[in-house]
Amino acid sequence: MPHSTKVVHKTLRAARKTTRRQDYSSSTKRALLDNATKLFTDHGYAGTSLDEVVAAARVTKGAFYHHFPSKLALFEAVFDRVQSSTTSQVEKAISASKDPWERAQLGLEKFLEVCREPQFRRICIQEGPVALGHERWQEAEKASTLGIVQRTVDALLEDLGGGEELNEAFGMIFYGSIKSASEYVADAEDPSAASEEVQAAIGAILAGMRLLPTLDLPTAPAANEA
Amino acid sequence: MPHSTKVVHKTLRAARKTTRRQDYSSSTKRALLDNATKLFTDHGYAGTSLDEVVAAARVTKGAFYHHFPSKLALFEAVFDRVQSSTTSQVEKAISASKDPWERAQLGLEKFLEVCREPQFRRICIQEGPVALGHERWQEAEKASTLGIVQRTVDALLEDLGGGEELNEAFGMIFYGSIKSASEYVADAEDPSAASEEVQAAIGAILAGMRLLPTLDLPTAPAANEA
DNA sequence: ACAAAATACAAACCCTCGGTATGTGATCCG
DNA sequence: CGGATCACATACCGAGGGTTTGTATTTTGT
Repeated sequence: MPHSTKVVHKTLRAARKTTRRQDYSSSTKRALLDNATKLFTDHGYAGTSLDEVVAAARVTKGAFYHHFPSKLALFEAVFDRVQSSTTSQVEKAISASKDPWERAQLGLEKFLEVCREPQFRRICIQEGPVALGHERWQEAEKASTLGIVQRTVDALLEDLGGGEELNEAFGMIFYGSIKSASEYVADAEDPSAASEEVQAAIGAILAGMRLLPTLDLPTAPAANEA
Repeated sequence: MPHSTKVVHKTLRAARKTTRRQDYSSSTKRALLDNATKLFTDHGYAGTSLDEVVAAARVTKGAFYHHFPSKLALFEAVFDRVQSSTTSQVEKAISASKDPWERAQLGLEKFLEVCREPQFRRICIQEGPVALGHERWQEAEKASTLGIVQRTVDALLEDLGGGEELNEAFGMIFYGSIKSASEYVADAEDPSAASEEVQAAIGAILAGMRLLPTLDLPTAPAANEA
């Protein structure tokens, strides 16, 4: 019965949903990604050779170039994975509250925590812009970390009232603050204490902003005098 | 009179203070530095080959390796020059006032202006940490830009009163703010307007901080409840 | 003034590393 | 079961950083 055999085949394929070859393939691809993530984190993009990556993954360059078109593409894949992982963690932490101020605090706290692991800082913050180019990197950031910060800040500013012309500037400012702060925390002898300091400092900044009568042009009402 | 000849020689040397050879040497060295600065700014460290640098300076690799021990050393020299140039410009702008708040504003304004030229951002901010390594880069920053920001912030916080345990955190936060803000300004379609926005936003933050009764632990009095 | 030493390069070569071209055994499909 | 395809392995190429060696010019010692 050739017909029944065919059906059985189909059923089995449908049940397993993957063939042995695909298993092997995705396994080696993951091995490449995992080892590359570690090596890129430890030695940077330029400091990591493909030979090291394929050796760590126990395959050859042939295998690598079967899965990735270039070293840069490998980095891009690693970058995307680390970034989306970090982003989703922060996003999840933020979602625990509805109050914009509390969301900001939760997000900051989580971000500082995540950044203690060097992966995100090294790959997404330090190497990213240089390896991918400023253009491509900013695009990715705008869709993840910068995006989160901007939306969070927008909510804060809306809660404060006033115009929106400074929203983008405030977003970039807090985005930079948080990036720098994460390095300060990660490099500190006592990261927990440093994290508390940073949260207190940013908390103070936010508390001060809540005391302002208005956000529109608080100083230097015009620049037509110099 | 061989003796008098010697004296003449000495006198001439002392008068000119440089020999012809030193003139040639420093000239080619400057050519290398200048062209490298431009190339590094345009294509980054890894994206610039030594062949391109020496071709632009119209010398050979032999000449280059006579003046610099490595490509990295060349970058380091370029880095130091750009950084100290920027630093001194900001420092000079700051020195125009004695009021800490005004000094902060002057420094920010000057920094944003200087960063519109891509040299400092590309070489000192983007490529620096990757090419030189985080360690060496942070050391240099601590002695220049970060140092200026920290001293400025210290003065602000002292003016506000309160303890000093958050000084370093505040310093890092504003340092990051300013770095990000400078990119926002430089990448903006209308840099002047963006600069105004940034100054207004940071002005608002500082204004808010002046309204705070105290800076010590403004929110989250303790972390022993979670 | 003249030889020796040092300087400021130039030219040719080497080695690592990203990328490519080609070969091959295992797997899938009809 | 036989061709097609996939998932690699191997051998090789060129670009680029770095080294070695050679050389013309200048400086120095006497």
